[in-house]
Amino acid sequence: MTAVLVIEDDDRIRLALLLALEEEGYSAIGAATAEEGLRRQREAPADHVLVDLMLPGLDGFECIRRLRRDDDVPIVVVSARDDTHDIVAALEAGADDYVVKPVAIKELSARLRALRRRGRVLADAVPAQVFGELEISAEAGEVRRAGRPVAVTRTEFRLLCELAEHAGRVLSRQQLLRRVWGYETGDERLVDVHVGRLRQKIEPDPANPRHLVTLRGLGYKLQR
Amino acid sequence: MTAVLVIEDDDRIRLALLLALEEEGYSAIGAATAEEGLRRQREAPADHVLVDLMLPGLDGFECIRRLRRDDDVPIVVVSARDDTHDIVAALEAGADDYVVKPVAIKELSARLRALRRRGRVLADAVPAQVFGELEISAEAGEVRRAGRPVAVTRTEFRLLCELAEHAGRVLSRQQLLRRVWGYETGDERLVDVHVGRLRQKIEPDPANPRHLVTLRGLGYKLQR
DNA sequence: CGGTTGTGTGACAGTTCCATGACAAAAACC
DNA sequence: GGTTTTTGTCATGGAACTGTCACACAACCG
Repeated sequence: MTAVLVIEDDDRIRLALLLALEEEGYSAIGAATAEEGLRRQREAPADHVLVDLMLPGLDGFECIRRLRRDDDVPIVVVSARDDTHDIVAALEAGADDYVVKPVAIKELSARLRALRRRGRVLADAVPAQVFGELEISAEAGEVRRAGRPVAVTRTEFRLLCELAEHAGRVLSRQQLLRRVWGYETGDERLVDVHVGRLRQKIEPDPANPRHLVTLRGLGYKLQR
Repeated sequence: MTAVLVIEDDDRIRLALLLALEEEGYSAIGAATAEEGLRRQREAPADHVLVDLMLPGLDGFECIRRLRRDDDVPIVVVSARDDTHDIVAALEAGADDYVVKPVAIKELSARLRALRRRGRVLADAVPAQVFGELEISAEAGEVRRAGRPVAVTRTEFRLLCELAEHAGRVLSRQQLLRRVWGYETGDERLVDVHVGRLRQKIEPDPANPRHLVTLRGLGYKLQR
């Protein structure tokens, strides 16, 4: 029997989904918070997970990331918001599909079936991030320039991912220290050094960076 | 009359299954060990085989492989463990379906019917994979390099299958420990050692791996 | 234009990370 | 029941990575 885990904080919606899924022949389990959902999935993995995005405490995106870290289970987001930004963010976090409330149970069921049959369809439709000739694939853990893999260290990779995630926006050295290194405080020159090393690897002409640019007095940003 | 062979070491469960199956109109035969089951199937082939995974002596996975080597009979695993890894491993070994104890006899009967109707649905979803000169035939439980069979141990095989299933993607040592060994926590060096042994067998130049590559700080991945 | 501040970069030492051989325990085999 | 294979643990050496520093250079400012 195919088991489905439903992570949704609204009791009425959760119960309705559970009942409908049971009706469709699934074995459905509910969780009201992300934490509970993660625990259940660890203890008794379901075949599919449905996640709401608006959850108290740990939000849906983080929940998806953590689920994905442990497991390859197909994840379907069920959200009230039909917003492109949300959809992209959810898929990038590792979701496989996205449906908007109110959901037709038959459609949901069909999507689950399709996911089971075809594997991770939509996830493959979210390609690695591309900046000109630069490709960043978190899944493969690699960076490519003009199609060729570039060897990047872990710190450099995290730094690049962080910059890519906020592409086009400046990130200060303080922000980068916090987000990449987890340092609340520290020597900002550290960032310079790693940016420099990264440039050596990903920029055609490291002395005249085109993607990873410096904004004097502000920080760095990654641009297309 | 449709004949079913039940390979299950627990007497009570085996007898209960046999009775229930007879009730459903099947002709049911029991076997308490894998060896006995294999012998019976050779001597008087049944139309379906139910196998428990936890068997004394030859375990369920090996039993499935041997059954599959001789025969195309639909094999259903009946296991107490509802564990993704077991399910995948069983299907890769050549099983066609997987049900978790305690089983509802009606469900089991329906699954047998479905299997008869649709043929080997699930196993077909796990074809042989090819990585350059490397071939992994999950169904045959066999690895070939440049056409020649390579003897890999069970652990090595599972490790390879797990990597192959996520080809191109990095798997952390933690993920591999969980998925291949079922360890929630453990010494990550263990993974290194087995990766090393696997490389000795499948890489032309183990010191410079081309397929099973290390991503320092991240984990391992299998690539084409 | 000189001073000041901010940034790029090479060198280096300390650390982390990984490959591998050796070995004992466990399992499988005969 | 003894032998062989497989598995997991450990120690070691070496390679790769990280963070710090010093200094040179560039950008900005008055």
